[in-house]
Amino acid sequence: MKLELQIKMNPSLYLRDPEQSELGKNIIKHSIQLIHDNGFEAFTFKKLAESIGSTEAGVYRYFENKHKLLVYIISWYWGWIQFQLNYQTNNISDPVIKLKKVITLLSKNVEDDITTGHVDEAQLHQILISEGSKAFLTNHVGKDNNQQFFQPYKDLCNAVGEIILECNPIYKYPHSLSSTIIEIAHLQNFFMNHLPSLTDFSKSKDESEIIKYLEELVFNTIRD
Amino acid sequence: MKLELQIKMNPSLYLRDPEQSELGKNIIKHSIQLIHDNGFEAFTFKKLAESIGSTEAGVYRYFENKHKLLVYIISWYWGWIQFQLNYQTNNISDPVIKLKKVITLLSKNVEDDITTGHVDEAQLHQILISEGSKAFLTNHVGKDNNQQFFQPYKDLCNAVGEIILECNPIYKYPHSLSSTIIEIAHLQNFFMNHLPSLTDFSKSKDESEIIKYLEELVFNTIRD
DNA sequence: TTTAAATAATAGTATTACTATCTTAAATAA
DNA sequence: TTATTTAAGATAGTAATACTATTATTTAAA
Repeated sequence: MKLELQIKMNPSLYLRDPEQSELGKNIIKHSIQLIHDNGFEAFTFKKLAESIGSTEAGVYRYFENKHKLLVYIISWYWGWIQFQLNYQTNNISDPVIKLKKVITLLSKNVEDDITTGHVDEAQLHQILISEGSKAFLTNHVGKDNNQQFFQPYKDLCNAVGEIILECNPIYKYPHSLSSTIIEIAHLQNFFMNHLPSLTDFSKSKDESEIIKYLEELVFNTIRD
Repeated sequence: MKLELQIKMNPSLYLRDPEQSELGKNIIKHSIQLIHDNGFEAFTFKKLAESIGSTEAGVYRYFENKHKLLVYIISWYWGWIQFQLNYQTNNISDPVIKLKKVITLLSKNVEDDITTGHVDEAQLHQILISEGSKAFLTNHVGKDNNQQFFQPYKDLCNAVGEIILECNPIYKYPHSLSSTIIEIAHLQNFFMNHLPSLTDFSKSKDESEIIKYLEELVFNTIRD
């Protein structure tokens, strides 16, 4: 029997569930490819349709607009990361080791997960680094938030916050530190590769340097 | 005599220097207003021209496209912050106090500086929070960087890095910590106001909470 | 006073972000 | 088996966006 990982998605993000048809799966697969290759600004439903061999109208039957499609794939990614987190920290009792696993999971370049046929997690990780914050940096962030578009991100943030509190039950900023870890893991990766003088990892260009930096930052701030 | 603060800008950012004419100054002034009010995505040169009482073609004589205009006003902001930083830390010898000033300067809501007639720094600060990272999160970041578009940001990052090293000469990540302080000051402010569950400041919605969080983070990580 | 430069006014184009409609193909239910 | 719904493909069309180009008019410098 073949096991397939299914991430439960917020139905408000789509018009028709892309998991339920070949065209839908192709929309996800080729969106990830195109956004990864050319960036979100250059991404259009017309190019996507051409890449699939379908039509623009076909894509619009699944997603209202490209922003919701972006939020969809990003939500999917956070759902997948949450699953990885639960899986990797299962049966670990030491919260410090757990938190280190979190930092590594968020910072290290991801490998493609073969249990998810139409999603390339490695590309998705790169998309999160370059485009992730565009999901919420809009003037309709409030409306989107009311529709729970950012729930998977918040859930992850809460889960990491719990681990931080296990390390230090009286630490005052578990949620802020969570969102800081997530965002800085991505930002420092982006800077390392594109604006290296904003980091101290320019020589090695190695994510393990980001992990060391973040571990020092996090454990020094929560230890006292 | 009236003192006017002039920030030196990279000429590759514009076609005609907006500081040198009324129309140019109006372009800057109304751009800041419009981007602040409706966000960068909704901002167009046509709307800008209407708001000024000029024409689209008129705006295009100053800026090649709206991305360069965004980078221009963001660069201007970093130049202005750099000036504030030099001014405020002048004659202070204790690097810890200096670094605290930096954190406060980056985190606190800014007041309009009357020495800069056509620029509203308070609005510009809000733009930096919501749109700042869009300046570099593009697929042409490399080209932009080659043209020194991000020099003011890098200069600031270096200056803050110097202060960090004054606090602790053997700290290994002064640039990364600098860019972290800058970005997290903005991100936590955005989250506090729009996605409060990603922070621990939801009740007060007060920037001084962000300052406390950042100070704890920074001084704990550099002290040992 | 002449000349050059900046601006205003207008027009036009390719692309984007959609909406609408019609036909065909496939799946399902009676 | 036939009828019926449903998804997908094909095509057309629109308003807005992101520009470029041209000409006329005003303003300022030589």
